[in-house]
Amino acid sequence: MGSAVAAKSEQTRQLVADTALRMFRDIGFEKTTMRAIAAEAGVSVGNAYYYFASKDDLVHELYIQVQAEHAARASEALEETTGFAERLKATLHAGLDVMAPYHRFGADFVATAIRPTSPVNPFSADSTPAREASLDIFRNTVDGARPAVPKKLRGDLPELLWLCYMGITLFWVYDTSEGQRRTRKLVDGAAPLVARGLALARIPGVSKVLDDVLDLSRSIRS
Amino acid sequence: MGSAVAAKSEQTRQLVADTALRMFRDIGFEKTTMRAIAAEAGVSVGNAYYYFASKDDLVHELYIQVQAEHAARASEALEETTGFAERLKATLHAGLDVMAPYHRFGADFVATAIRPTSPVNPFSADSTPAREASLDIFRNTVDGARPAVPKKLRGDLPELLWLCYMGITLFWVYDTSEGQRRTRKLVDGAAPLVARGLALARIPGVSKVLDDVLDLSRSIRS
DNA sequence: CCCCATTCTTGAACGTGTTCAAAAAGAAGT
DNA sequence: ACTTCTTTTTGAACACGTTCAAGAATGGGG
Repeated sequence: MGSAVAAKSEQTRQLVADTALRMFRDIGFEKTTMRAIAAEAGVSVGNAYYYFASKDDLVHELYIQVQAEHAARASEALEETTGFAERLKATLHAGLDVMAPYHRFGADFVATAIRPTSPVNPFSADSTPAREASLDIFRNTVDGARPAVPKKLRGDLPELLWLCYMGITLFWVYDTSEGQRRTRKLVDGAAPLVARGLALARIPGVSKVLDDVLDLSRSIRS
Repeated sequence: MGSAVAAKSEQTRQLVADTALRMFRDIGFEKTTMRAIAAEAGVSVGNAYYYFASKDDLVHELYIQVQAEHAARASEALEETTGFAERLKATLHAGLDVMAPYHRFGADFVATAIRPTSPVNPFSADSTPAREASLDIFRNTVDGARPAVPKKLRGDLPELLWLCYMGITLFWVYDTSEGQRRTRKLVDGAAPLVARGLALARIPGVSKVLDDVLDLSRSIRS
C-alpha cells in the first residue's frame, strides 16, 4: 500500500467527517442524517459506515476536535494569568467559547455521550485519550497557579474540576439565555468562590472533614 | 360517556403502560419495541400511540411510578429516624431500592431524560408534578431532622440535595459493581459527611463563603 | 330503531440508523 | 498481461419510532 493510496482513503474519511461536523453545526444533529451526510459528501451511505461505525462515532470525532481546540485556547489564555480564580475562569470560558457554535446540538450530544456504551462517553475507554488531554488542561490550570493551591488538594483537584466542567457543560446545554449568558455568569461567580473555598481547607475543622471527603472519593474510585 | 366506557378506555391505557413497564424491567429498553409492546398487549401499534404520544412518554409513566414508590418508602423509613445523616441515608437508599430492578435500563432512561425536549426531563414542565413530589421528600428529610439543620440552609438544602440525588442516580447508572454496591458505599459515606459539612456553616469564615455561594445559586436560578 | 358525533382502533407507510452481500478498484507477484 | 488478494464502494434491505387516513365501536338524541 503506497502512501498516495493511504492518502486517498484518509481523504475520504476526512471528507465524510468534515461534512458531518459542518452539518452538525449548521443544521443540527437530527437533521444531519447519515443519508444527507453521504449525499453532501458525494459518497454512498455504506461508504460512510466503512469509516465510521455509527453516527455516534461521528459525534466522537467532534468531541475530539472540540477538546483539542479547548486545549489550545486554554493553554494560550493560561500563559497570561497566575491567580487560581483567574486561571479557572480562563479555562472554563475557553471551553464555552469552543462549544458555542454547537449549542443547539448540545442536548443531543449529551444524550449521546451519556450512554455508557457510547464511544463518546467521556468515561469510556474509547475516550481515554481525549479525557486525559482534557484532564491535562485542568492539571495545568491548578499547577501553574500562584499563590499555589494547598498541597493536600493539588492531586485530586484537577479531576474534581474536570467533573465540575462536565456539570457546567450540562448547565450550558440547558441554558437558553441569549448567548448562554447565565452560564458565563455562573463561571464568573463560581471561580472566585472555589478559590476562596480552597483557602478554607487550612481551617482545622474544615480540614478534617475535607480529609474524609477525599478518602471517600478515593475509596469509591478504586 | 358512562363510567363503564371510561373504565374500558382507561383499561386499555393501563394495559399498554403495564405491559411496557414490565418489558422495560424484563428485557430492557431497546428490546422493548413499540411493536413488541403492542403485540404483547394485544393491541395495534397505532392504538398504543393513541394513549402515549411517544416511547419517551412511556418512560415518563415509569418515572412517575418510580417517584411515587420512592415517596412512599422514604416517608415510611423517615418515621423512625431523627438524625440528619440517618434521614438522608434512608431517603437515598429508598430511591436506590426502587430503581434497582431497572438498573440495566438506567442508562437509556437517563439518555432519554436528559434531552431538554423530552417529557421525562426532570426539569421540564411535564415533570413538574413528579419533581415537586420528589422535592417534597427532601423537604421532609431536612425539616424533620433533630437536631435541626442551620436555619440559613434550610430553604435551599432540599433543592440542593435533590440535585445531588440526580448526581447519585447518574453515578448509579455507571456503577457496574455487583448490586451497585459502590453507590451504596457512596451514600453511606457521603451522608454523614454532608451532615458534618453543615455543622461547619457555623464557622464565621465558612459562613461568609457559604453566603456568597447561596447568593450565586439564587441569582443564577432567577 | 336509526342517525350522528365522539371515541377508539387499525395497519400500511414514511424516514431513520444500520447491515451486508456483492461489486469495483487497487496493489502486488509472476 | 493475467491472476490473486486486499481495500474500498455500492445500494438494496431490515427493524425501528412515528404518523395518519380510514374504519369500527360506542352512546346519546330523535
